[in-house]
Amino acid sequence: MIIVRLDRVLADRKMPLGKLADEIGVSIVNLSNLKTGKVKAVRFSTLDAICKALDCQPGDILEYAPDDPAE
Amino acid sequence: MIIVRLDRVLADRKMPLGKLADEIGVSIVNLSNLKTGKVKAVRFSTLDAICKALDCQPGDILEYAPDDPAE
DNA sequence: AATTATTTAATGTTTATCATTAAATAATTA
DNA sequence: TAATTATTTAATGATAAACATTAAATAATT
Repeated sequence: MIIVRLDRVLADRKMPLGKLADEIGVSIVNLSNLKTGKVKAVRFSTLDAICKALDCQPGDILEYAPDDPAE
Repeated sequence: MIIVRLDRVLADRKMPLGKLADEIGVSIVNLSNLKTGKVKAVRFSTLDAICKALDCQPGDILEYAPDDPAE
């Protein structure tokens, strides 16, 4: 399972989601969907813009978690 | 710019691309496109399958490189 | 209580993965 | 260097999903 950890980086930077949306030109609705795991893919253009704006790496935002065999 | 570093991880694991394709059920053509930077997005399902098969993290495969201001 | 921020929902457009087939290169091995 | 195997490139078409936008509902902050 791929987990999106945008919230962590935003919290670190103390940046509200709306500001990121303004800066990178992606609607806040879509960033919210990304942040809350409602999205099934990312465009590199979006990931790139986020990494640039937040000065971070894809690995700070995306995490792979092996699925629990109990599930 | 987002750089795909699949080749590195495959080399580490000594796994040919075709074998990864078989294991995760994504065509070798598409994996080749991903590996050689011809793709503009990834589905999390694909990234997930790759991470599982290669036992790695998204950050091992995706890298953000700030674009050279000279360009 | 009022304001600001975020999420959810719904709809429509556009972009791009992904499969498939086939041919062209590249790399490896005999 | 010939043969084999692996990878890349190209082209086409179907399907999936990002993304914008609007509006309403929550949630969080002041």
